Amino acid sequence: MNLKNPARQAPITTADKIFETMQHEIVEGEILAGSKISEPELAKKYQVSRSTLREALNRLEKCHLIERKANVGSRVVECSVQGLLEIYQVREALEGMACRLAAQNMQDDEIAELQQVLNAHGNDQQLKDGIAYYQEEGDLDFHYRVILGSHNEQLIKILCGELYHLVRMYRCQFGMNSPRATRAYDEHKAIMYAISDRDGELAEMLMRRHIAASRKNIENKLEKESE
Amino acid sequence: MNLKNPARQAPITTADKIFETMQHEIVEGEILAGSKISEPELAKKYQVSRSTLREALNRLEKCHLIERKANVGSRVVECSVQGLLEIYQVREALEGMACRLAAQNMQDDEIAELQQVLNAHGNDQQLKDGIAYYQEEGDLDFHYRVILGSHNEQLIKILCGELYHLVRMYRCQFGMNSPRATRAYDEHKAIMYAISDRDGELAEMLMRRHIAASRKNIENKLEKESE
DNA sequence: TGTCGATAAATTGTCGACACTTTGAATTTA
DNA sequence: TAAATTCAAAGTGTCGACAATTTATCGACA
Repeated sequence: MNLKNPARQAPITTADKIFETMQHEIVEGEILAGSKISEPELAKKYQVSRSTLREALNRLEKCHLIERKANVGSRVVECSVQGLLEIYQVREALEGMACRLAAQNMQDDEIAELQQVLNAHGNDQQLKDGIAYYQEEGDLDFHYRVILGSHNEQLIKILCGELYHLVRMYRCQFGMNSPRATRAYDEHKAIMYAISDRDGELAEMLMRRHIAASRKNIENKLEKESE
Repeated sequence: MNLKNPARQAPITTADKIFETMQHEIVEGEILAGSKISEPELAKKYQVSRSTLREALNRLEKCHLIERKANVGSRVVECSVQGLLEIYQVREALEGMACRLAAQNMQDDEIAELQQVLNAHGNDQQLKDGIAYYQEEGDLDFHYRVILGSHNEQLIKILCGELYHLVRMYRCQFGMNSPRATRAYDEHKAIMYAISDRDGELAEMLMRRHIAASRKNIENKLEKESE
């Protein structure tokens, strides 16, 4: 993951480390979606006290990866088609706005960097079809930079901090690594042009269509699989 | 507060109660914005252990009312004009989408209830100018019902659970109880018609303009005050 | 006088133990 | 047999104490 978030600091406390470990395991599906979380069991597994584990659970809840009920306990969230639809609708709204703001607020050098990211991605064209990983990295990196370009701290916090890993979880567990490779790349370019033209209205619309198309693509794939 | 959120349960644990108490005090400004939070001090004040207090702090952080740094501690968030702008941009995006989805997904009886809420609000017309409280209640209630009408759990969680009290905090601390009373009421009606016409596109646009207008109104007021 | 460094005080992070609630199985009762 | 009740086991919530880190205080030195 090359996405350096300037806002986020390296893990300091042991609770931070447990949080990152569990986050990874949930996203990748090593801890199964929908499964119950036993505090004593996991505390023993990671060799920490329950207090520390609970601190980690609180952060997992903050990024919507687990849900807690009083006096009952925690469960990993389920991955449903409905849930996928819902989170893409939220992304469409928020990243659309982020893109509009990016067109208003990005510095010229930030836009230059965004362009470089796309170029580097374009040069990997030959790799793209074979190795899906780079495609996903490139996609995430692009979206990430646009969000940061909004210069809206609240928006950045919600998208990069609280929703980002849930999106990754859906990508992992529904096995969609390289959706619409060349098409998505061209859409990214169109968005970049709109931003560098400072056309916020168009930038927002293009980003919304881009995310909506990505969602429909996934839904189609899931329908096929279920036939 | 008459807004019954079917999703939210009554406070069960003592941490729940401390959370609600502190939430209220932060929103109302009894605990000052930007102030440092001392865990030992507050634990003594509320007569609970630090573990319980920290549990409450975690929930306050979830709804963006405090911010924590590792090994340093917690601070209540600041209320800046920039912050106000940012949160209204987020609202514009999310509530706009919620409104579009509400036009798609609300049941007929839900729409009927929404209409009743507006009618009841209209009958309080005579109270409106004098007693700002009802206006605010009515405004919040309307927005609340539209959000619930989206039937998007993720959206509801973010808007009603995580952002709602921060919005209230800004309203309280910048002292804007009854903004644009009659104008806002008419805008609500227009939104309601768009929803009952099942015109999602228009409903979204009207809600976005409604929130943007509310933001501009506040900004104008703040500018005047600073003169 | 002002800056730097060391020590002391205060604060946060982590731990293990106990209290309370929920869950499920065994027993009783209709 | 099925439903309700009781009781035990497991799990979560809360507590006070200790460890690690940060912050404040004081003195040495340029």
